[in-house]
Amino acid sequence: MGIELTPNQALDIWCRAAVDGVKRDAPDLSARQMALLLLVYMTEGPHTVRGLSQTLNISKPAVTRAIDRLSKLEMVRRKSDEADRRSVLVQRTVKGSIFLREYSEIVASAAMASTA
Amino acid sequence: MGIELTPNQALDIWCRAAVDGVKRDAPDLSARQMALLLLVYMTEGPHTVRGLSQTLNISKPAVTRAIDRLSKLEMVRRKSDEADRRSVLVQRTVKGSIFLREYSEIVASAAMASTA
DNA sequence: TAAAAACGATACGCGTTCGTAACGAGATTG
DNA sequence: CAATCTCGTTACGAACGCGTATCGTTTTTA
Repeated sequence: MGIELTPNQALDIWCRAAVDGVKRDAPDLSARQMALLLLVYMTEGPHTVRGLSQTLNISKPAVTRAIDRLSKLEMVRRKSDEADRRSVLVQRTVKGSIFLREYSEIVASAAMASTA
Repeated sequence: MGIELTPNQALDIWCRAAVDGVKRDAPDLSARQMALLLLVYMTEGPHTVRGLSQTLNISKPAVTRAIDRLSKLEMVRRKSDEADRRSVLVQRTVKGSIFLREYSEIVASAAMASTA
């Protein structure tokens, strides 16, 4: 429905979550990589390189590289599209689910602990 | 005070904010750089390289490089400590304030738009 | 079926970041 | 004073990411 959140509350929560994530030695993902990962997990597929490229407004090679990185971390997986073999479908993995789950709990905890 | 936020709501908001940020062509900061920036703006100073290094649990050169990057973007500024000239104080700037303000509004908007 | 378009990956040159180790400047200690 | 410690930076070689241009494959079009 929508959650009331002042800009300052948002920053306070974000700060706690970001610091906590770095401190825990989580992979140092760039904003692009994180956005791509979240997109794959939080929106309905199928997710193609071209689609992600358009949605994020970045070049296709940038998407390919982000997927390369996230694949090495086993947070997403490539699967060729049987219907159109030119396409590659970006799929979720167990590790990616766990990573985002942990991250979301950090944010939720940060929200609970927020004072601003 | 604390804000009630389920893990799924947190992810939903984060996804909208992250995608929006990338789409707007905001600087592609790494998790470390973002955490350092937020730390400088959201917690009381003075902020030194050593202090930030310990707080984030990363090496001092990594902090120096993050400050290099954020300095080029004019989001933070170095100032030598008059009391101990070995130390460098990391200070806020107008540009940094504006950047975080905009980002926080993206998050707040994402929270309002969230449905999960 | 031949030509054109679409898809994702790769090549390239450049800039950034990494961790470890060493460095110079400044402060502290004996 | 000189030796030592602390602070932040720099040096180094390796890894990664960027955008543009191009490639090979597959699909669509004429």
